Amino acid sequence: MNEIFKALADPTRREILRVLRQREHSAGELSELFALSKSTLSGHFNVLKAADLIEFSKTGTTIMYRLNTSIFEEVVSHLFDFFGSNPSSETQPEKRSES
Amino acid sequence: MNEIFKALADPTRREILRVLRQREHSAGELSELFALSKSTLSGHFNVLKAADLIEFSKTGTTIMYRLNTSIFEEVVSHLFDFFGSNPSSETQPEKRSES
DNA sequence: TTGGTATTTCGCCAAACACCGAAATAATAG
DNA sequence: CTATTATTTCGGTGTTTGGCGAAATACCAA
Repeated sequence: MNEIFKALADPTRREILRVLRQREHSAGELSELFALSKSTLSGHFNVLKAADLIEFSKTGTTIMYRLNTSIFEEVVSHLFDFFGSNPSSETQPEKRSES
Repeated sequence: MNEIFKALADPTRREILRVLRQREHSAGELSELFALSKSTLSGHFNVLKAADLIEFSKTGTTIMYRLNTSIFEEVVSHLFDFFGSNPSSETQPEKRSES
């Protein structure tokens, strides 16, 4: 969870996710959409991979990145943990765990 | 939006939100729940305030913090921006704005 | 094997972040 | 006015982050 929120904290990474939502893109294609060096983008891909927010596949030298949409459920459910409307029935107040 | 995601990126701040979800707490009460100095906590309160994630009211020298639950809607709707299931009907691909 | 293309990893640097203790501010009581 | 309590602001330190270019890796084609 922590890695997901950390990954979402950067505007460039959120923009990458938004682009990938449309369709998958190679690392090179993505680098054409951002005014950042390829090495910098590659770093962002690593963060997004570590958070399991993107998936990828290699064909030849080209790496295709695509969104892992299933993570969405997980994020929203954790947001309910802070903001949901019926605290006592959904979580144990004492626990205060950080998963 | 950026400030909200930045605020959520820190585990301590997420824990503060989770505590505040139960009921409002004063700064002092909160400081008893965390092994951090009051000045550090105060810094976290500032970040959460800037993101509009918490509200507060003063009575005497005591400051009561409470969760701003209305922000939840906003965060989820932005998450749909990345992860929602029907991209072309919900957003303009060309826009790529960061609000 | 040599060369070219796609991408990542490696140092490096500056800015941002999380933390602390001490000093400052603010309200209240005596 | 002085003391006490609650909280924040300030100045400092160590760590993490985001950026870059150069070097390394990987694959393919000639």
